[in-house]
Amino acid sequence: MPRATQKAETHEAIVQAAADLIRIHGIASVSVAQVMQGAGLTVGGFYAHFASKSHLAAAALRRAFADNMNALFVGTEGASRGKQLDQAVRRYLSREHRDMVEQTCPVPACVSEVDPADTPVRDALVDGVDELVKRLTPLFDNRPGLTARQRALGTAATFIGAMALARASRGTPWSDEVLLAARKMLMHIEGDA
Amino acid sequence: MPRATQKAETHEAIVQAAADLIRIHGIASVSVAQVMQGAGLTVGGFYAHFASKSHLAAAALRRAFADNMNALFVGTEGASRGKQLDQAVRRYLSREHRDMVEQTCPVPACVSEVDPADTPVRDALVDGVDELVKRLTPLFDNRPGLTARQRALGTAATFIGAMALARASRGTPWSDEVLLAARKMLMHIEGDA
DNA sequence: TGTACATCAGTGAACGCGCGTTCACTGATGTAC
DNA sequence: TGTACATCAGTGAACGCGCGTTCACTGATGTAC
Repeated sequence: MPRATQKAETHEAIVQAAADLIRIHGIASVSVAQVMQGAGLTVGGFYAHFASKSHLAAAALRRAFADNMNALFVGTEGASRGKQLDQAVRRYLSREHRDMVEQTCPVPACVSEVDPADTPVRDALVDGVDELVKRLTPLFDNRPGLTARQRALGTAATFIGAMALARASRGTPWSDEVLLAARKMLMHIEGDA
Repeated sequence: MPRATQKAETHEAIVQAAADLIRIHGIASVSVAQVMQGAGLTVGGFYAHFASKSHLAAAALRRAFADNMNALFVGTEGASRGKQLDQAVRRYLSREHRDMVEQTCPVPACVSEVDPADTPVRDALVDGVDELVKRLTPLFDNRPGLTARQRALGTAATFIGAMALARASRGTPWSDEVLLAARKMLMHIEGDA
């Protein structure tokens, strides 16, 4: 394998390892050394691939979003808009998604940690959530005084808040309760489109 | 002042300083030394008041919740349920609340950081959010297949998700947009009760 | 009331540790002739 | 084709730093007689 290709593959392995760790533990509590170990490498080589931990975090977030978006909408392409929305809500706000370690949405694990002054990370987060919003928007109709995009934004916010709360409260009955309530509230909103 | 009273006052000052810092920066990125400095003391004395940083975090969270709950509902006691709910939504999801440094809700700043294995902190978080839910519940009616409490839980999740996202995306237009959308979505839900 | 001693809230320096980052080095890959 | 040299991805040890926590100490407060 040519050297450049090898390096590009290593780069991808680092991003993937970081994405997998960040989804679960967030950004701050995952160390560069842990990421490199996850990629089967040693710490020293890291700075030949990224200028800083923060640069890696931005790349890892984008990767994590891409993984998750696929998992959220896969297999529902043919279905009606209502069915697609139903599926997305059910999947995002499921106990499985709360307890999953792969392909999870990275936002609940890192929203509180993202420093808006760190613009590459901030922008990766905004772009990722906005991509989710763009996928949800066509599943809603406009209503008087409430656009489809606004409904999608509100839904995404509910997704993230409920999942972050459910993760933080794991081990208490409250954790299941908030997931169920958010699901019911959103499905009630969907109601007639 | 008797010694015990003095110590109790110092204790309260530490809790308050921690609450004020945690609301803004979260738990992990606020150091014990910073908290003690905020209370006008030096680090060394800390462990005469708390067994660990984690114990302080639990106490500070409870304090922060109490402050915020008052600010959220103050001055609306006489109003109709609809008006009270409207005010709570408007206040929680306002730009002012996003940019405030005092009396803010501590949850958006720390949800992602709370480790459910650290049960004192987890329970402080759950109790605090549940207190908010309990205050919101009587402002809703039951609906077929959706209890008032479930509507309150869903609303709280939307509050927290939208605010955490708005804080993380500060400095982009997206930040205002998500607040506005969440507000509109929730008010639309309120609709007829 | 006045003196001698005990208590203990708070100080300030030190500890061990894990972190992000740096750097001299290695050894396999690629190039020149 | 074979040999000598250059490149450079990855190694492994070290760095300075801030963290949570510990501890010997201080000096004002409280108690005993």
